Amino acid sequence: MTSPHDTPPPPTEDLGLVDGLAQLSFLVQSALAEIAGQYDLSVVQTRMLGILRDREPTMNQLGHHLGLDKSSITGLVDRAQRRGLVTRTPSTVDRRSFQVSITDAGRQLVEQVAAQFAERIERCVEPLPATDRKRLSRMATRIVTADAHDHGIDLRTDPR
Amino acid sequence: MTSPHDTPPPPTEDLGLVDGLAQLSFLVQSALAEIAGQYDLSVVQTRMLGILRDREPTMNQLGHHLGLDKSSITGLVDRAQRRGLVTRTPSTVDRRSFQVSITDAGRQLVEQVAAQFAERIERCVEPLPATDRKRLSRMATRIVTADAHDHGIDLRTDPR
DNA sequence: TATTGTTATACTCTATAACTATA
DNA sequence: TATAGTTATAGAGTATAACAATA
Repeated sequence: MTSPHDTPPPPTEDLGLVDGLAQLSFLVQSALAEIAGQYDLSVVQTRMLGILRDREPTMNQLGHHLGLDKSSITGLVDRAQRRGLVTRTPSTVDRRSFQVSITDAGRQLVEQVAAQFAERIERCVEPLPATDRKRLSRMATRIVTADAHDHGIDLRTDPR
Repeated sequence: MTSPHDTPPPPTEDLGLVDGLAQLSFLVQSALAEIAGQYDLSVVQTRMLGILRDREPTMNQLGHHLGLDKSSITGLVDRAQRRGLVTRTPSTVDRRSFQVSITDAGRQLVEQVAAQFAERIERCVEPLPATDRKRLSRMATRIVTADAHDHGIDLRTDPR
C-alpha cells in the first residue's frame, strides 16, 4: 500500500467544526462530481438515479426528493431519458402524472458510480483509526437523522 | 430552547461511513446554498469571496483555487465585479494579468454568509455531546488535511 | 378551483476552442 | 513559443410565469 506521498502530513491545527465540516463537504462533493463525471453524469443526475434505485416516484415526488422545482425536473428527466437511463410511464390512477423509473442501463451506471465513490471515501478516511471511523459514521448518521427529523423527512425507508 | 419537533428522533440504524458522509455533505452544501441564496450568492460566488478574504490572486491563480478553467473565471469575476463585490487591478509586474481583490461590500457580504452558515452548522451539530463535537472537528480536519497533502495543496496558510 | 406536468424564457455555471496581447 | 486572459459557443442546471390537461 503506497500512498502518493510517503511523508505523513504535518500535524495541522484544528480547523474548527464549521470550517472542518465545510471543507469535508467540498471534498466529498468533489469526489462525487469527479467520479460521476467519468461516466458523463452530473451530481444531480447521479442523485436522481440514486433515488430511483428504490423508488418509482412521479415527477412531482421526484422534485420533492431533490428539492427542485417541477420545471427543473422536466429537463432533468428529459436528458436522462434521452440517454436511456430512465423512463416515464403514464400513471394508471391519475392521467396527469407519470411514474419515473430507472432502466437497467441507468441502474448499472449508478451502481458503478456508487462503488467507485465508496472506494474513494473509504480511502479518504483511512488516516483515521478504525475506532474513529466507527465514531464518525455514527456521528454523521446522528446529524443527518436529526436534521431529517427536524424537517419531517423520511430518510432511508422506502415509502415509494 | 424549543426545537421544531419536541419528540426526539427515533434511533436510526447506522448509515455507514460512505452514506453517512455523503448525506452529511449534502446537508452542509444545502445549508450553504440556502444561506448564500438569501444574499443572491451562489455557492461558487461565495467560495470565491471566501478565498479573496485573505488573498489577492491573479485570475489564473483563482482558477486553480476553485478548480475551474480560466474561461469560467472570466464570467465569474465579471458577474461579481458588476455587483461591486470584487475588482480587477492590472498587475504591475506582468501586463497580461490582473489581481483580483474583494471590495468592502464583498467582504461584508461574505462575512454575513459565513456568520449565518456557522450558526446553522453549530445548530445541526447540537445533537452531539460536546466531546463528540470536538472529536468530529479533529477528524474532519484530519481527513481534509491528509487529502490536501496527497494532492500537494497548501491548505490554510496564506501564500498569497 | 386546484394540481400535474410542460413550455418559454432568462440567468448562472461550466468547458472547449480560437483569439489577443504579452512574456 | 508559451502564458494570461477574453470571447464565442454550447450545454447543463435552475427558477418564474404562463399554459394545457386532468382532478
